[in-house]
Amino acid sequence: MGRKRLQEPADGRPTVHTVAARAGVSIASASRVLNGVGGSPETIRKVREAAAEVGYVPNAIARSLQSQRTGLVALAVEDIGNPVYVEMMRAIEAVVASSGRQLLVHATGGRIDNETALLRRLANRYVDGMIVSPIRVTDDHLTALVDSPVPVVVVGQLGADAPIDNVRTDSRHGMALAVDHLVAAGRRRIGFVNGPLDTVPGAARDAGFRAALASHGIPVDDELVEVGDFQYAAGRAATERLLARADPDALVCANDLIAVGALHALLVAGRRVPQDVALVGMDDTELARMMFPQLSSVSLGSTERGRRAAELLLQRIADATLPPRREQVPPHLVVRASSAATLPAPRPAGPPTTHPSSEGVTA
Amino acid sequence: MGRKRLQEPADGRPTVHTVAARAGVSIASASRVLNGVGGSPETIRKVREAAAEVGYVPNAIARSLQSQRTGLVALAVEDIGNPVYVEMMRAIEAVVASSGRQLLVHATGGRIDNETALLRRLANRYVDGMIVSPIRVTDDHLTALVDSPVPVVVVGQLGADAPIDNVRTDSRHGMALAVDHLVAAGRRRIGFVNGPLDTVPGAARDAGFRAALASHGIPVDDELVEVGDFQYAAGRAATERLLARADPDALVCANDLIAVGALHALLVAGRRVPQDVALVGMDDTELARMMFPQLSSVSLGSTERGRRAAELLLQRIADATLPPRREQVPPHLVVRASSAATLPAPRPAGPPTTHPSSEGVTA
DNA sequence: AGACTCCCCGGAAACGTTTACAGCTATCGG
DNA sequence: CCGATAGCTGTAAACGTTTCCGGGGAGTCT
Repeated sequence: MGRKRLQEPADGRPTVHTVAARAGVSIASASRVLNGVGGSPETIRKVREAAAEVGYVPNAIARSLQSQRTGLVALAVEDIGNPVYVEMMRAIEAVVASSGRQLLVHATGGRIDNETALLRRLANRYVDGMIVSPIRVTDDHLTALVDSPVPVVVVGQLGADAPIDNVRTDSRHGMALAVDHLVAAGRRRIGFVNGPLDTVPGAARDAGFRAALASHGIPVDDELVEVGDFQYAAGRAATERLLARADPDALVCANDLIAVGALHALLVAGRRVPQDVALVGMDDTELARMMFPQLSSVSLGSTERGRRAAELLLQRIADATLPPRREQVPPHLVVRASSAATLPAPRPAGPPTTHPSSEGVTA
Repeated sequence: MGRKRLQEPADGRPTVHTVAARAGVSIASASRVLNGVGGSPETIRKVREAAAEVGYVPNAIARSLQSQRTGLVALAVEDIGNPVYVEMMRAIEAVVASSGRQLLVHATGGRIDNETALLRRLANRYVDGMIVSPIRVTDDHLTALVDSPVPVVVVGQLGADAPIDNVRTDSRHGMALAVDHLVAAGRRRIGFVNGPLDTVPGAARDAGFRAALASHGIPVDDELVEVGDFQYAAGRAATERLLARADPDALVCANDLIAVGALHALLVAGRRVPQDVALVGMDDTELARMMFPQLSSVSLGSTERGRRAAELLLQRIADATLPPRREQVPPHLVVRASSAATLPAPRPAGPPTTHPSSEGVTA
């Protein structure tokens, strides 16, 4: 009885050949039974039994090579410690799971080489598609995205001409919402704690902040502007620097992590929030609601963006010939306790009123 | 000239056949050049050129089928919104990256079926190994883990006899550290906000809390014990319930998310922290340092556990015959402002001293 | 000059699966 | 009673890559 090929691989794991041999049928029959298509009752029984006996588990890689799909979708974000990405991920996960696929997340740590490396690696067929949210976009990056072997959807701003599915928001406008709100509340010395200016969101928010102040005829005082990165510690340190040289009556932060850092710095410095300094964050993450006082924040619709990105991706996986699409989710302001008071607010020292932690109202 | 097989797949992507044909060499030579092993200068030039012209990118799935490895490692956690897992992930990522592999994360959402499904799917060769941190462990689960086709390392408690690499901590002992500290500070009405008792950590922490109180001769008052899940909102709600019926002078929380919720509830209820109620969390995540006042927390060494788990996994990938190993990381208490004061603390109302946000001291 | 070594190359097998195709048997309808 | 049909089965090709192996050419040493 000449077996035609090795049936037991070196690592001892059974293959479909093992099962077929044990069941006394061909590998075709075995495969069919294992996939639940066809097979006589007798064959089905024998194959099932054999498979159970040897503990057969199919090799997904081999299956994927044949079927040209893996059932996996990846999400690449810069920093998974930022709750905004967690929220986005949850939304994506929901959509992806409903299509019977599984979502994998990769944190690039903002290292651009890492991100392109990921693209070149994962995208080379390990996944059926991927969603990436880059905060810096280089040309290298762009070409890697454009000729990715698998469908890619970008969450965030991209050059206008890039032929890539893209879900964006308008954080410039988001900054305007925050500034308008603070100005309406009587604030004039409005500070700004931003992330790095060489990032896409950093640049957009800087531009938005300046434009918004200008629209109210308020000159920009660069003493009131600080830059760190998009993390808690940087936000706190930047705010400390800012407070050491200026005296804002309001602070806008480029994201919620920075805003939490700013809140800490303000409280440590003995400022009351919102009485002395009103505070507005951005992204409207769970973190904003966790703080005391709860933080006002500009929602950039991260859940909505995630959902839409996932839908775009699934559509493109289904039909690669679709033209590149671009969707936009509008920002909106959620006002909470950290910016609720109007100046002047001559309340005496002490903790704020019993329930300043209202769930917030949408502006 | 009869080509022996289809060279341009339906989706138009070039394969090594395309490149070889265009360069006028065999696929063997093409493959060698592309992998940087062997090849005459002339061949190398021709193949490189051809590859560049057609935009060849290798199919990782096919490569993996041949090489029996993917260069990917997965981490499965329950809730990636919990910063403790983010910290663990970072540690794992560092180790994994240093081995030239890439880390993928999957959030199971605590749905047990999801987790076993993931195991059965990912583990079927899509990844070279995986680290999982289950919070509930069923028999089903256990068998899925035991006969996973790829190496698995578990972070967390497991049945003593399970032959699986395993990195654990001792959260029972961690609870003792917290309680000892509070008792030493003069607290006696110590409350406890826990996660679900049907989870492994929930059960361990409950046992630890009760044992620790007993060791001080303090009877457990069930009015002072509440259960929610391991999230912020649940922690806040549970604390509200607890405060409505009891008057603790200290609160221990089963993790930092719960502690943050508890802090919010306490402040909303007008309690001063730590003067009226001392607060201790668990996991010592970044979140604890973000709060005002900063939270004391029992560190369970999540970074260390992550690092060790990754090392165990890499070792096992390298040598599958190693005996199952079990490592333990001891907990330690980090005291910060939220529990720094000793009772009685007759300080007048108002914000705490200027800098209660020290970086904490290890007990 | 002949033998030996070294390098390069191409053919073909292999990784483990799915599936098109063709052959076979049994059943059914006319 | 015979041809068509349906259902099952096995052979083999295919997915795209790496790698073993044998052949051949050039260079070197004796």
